[in-house]
Amino acid sequence: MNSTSGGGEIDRGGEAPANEPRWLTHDEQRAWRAYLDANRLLVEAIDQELQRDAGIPHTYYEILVRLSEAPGRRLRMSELAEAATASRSRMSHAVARLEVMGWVRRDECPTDRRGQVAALTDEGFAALEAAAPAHVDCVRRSLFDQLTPDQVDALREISEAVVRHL
Amino acid sequence: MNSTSGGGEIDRGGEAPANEPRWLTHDEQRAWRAYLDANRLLVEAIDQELQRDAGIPHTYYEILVRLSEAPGRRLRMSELAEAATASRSRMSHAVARLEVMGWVRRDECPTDRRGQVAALTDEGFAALEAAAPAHVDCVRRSLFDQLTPDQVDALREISEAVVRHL
DNA sequence: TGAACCTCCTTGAGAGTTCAACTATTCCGA
DNA sequence: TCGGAATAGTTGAACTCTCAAGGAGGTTCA
Repeated sequence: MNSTSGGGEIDRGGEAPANEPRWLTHDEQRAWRAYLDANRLLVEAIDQELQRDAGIPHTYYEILVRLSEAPGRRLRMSELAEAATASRSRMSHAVARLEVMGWVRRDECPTDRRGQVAALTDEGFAALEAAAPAHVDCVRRSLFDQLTPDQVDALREISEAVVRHL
Repeated sequence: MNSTSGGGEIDRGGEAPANEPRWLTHDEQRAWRAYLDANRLLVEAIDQELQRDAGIPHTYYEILVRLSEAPGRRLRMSELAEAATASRSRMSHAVARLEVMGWVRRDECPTDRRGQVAALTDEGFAALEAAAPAHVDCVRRSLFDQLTPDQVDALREISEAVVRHL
């Protein structure tokens, strides 16, 4: 048994093919599997909490946060997409839904007639304010309460290394 | 601007409500946002590679790996779900699709007539073998090549702490 | 001016996940 | 052994994401 869930080799019963790719080491496999599990559980916990308390997935919550931080609480669709690390298509669908909820409004862009400006409504801001405490609490309990300050730093450095490369 | 994309507070302009929740510290916010971005990019890269090369998402790849590791390359649906950190519903849908592809077979369980046993077919095993090298390479390039051995250990410890709690 | 090209955003289809039933079977206590 | 509760797994609907396609508006350059 030396297959890795996603990162590792398959059990070939001792056979060693020519031109063997660089399989993961034992330590890397352990890290990879732990990471996959942690990630799944973390995302699941956070999504569930937000879905229950605010009726939106975490990705939508992030959109509201980015808008709340922008000057005038408004952002071009493409800028919003970039700020949230999302595709334009995803942003279109997401904003369409948030618009139906009354949390975001779509205005024409005054300087570029192709453009649209997404604006956080007062209702949207209120919803964000209402959802934030429970959400932060969930993030804290699920993640940061389990880590030492050094581990928080390490997590950031590891993440930044990955972002830098991709 | 001190909102956190999912972990942080909202800009209230200096107002300090009673019973303030434990917001994230500056360092925690940085770590959280970096983690979210890294995670999104990583999952996206890995899913794209597998979708292109094997025609399945990473979650399905993991199912094949778990089956390949099981004795006789077969596992009860519920055991498979647990091994892959997935819900039973998800496993039902996923195995249904893998069955259509001819990579997994579903047999009756001899000891429990409610049960089903998912078995990796020879075609499924071959597909896994074919997909593994490029996949491992993608994981390696996206993640482990960017990390020091100490960071790999740290990632595992952080992940295990999260899993332990959730 | 006009043609080619690029950018902004949307749309619809297809796929995977979740959630809430629902069926069938097994377990367990009176 | 009977009946209620728990367990195994499936199903369909709703939702989100991706991907490919497309419309509309800008930009460039001859």
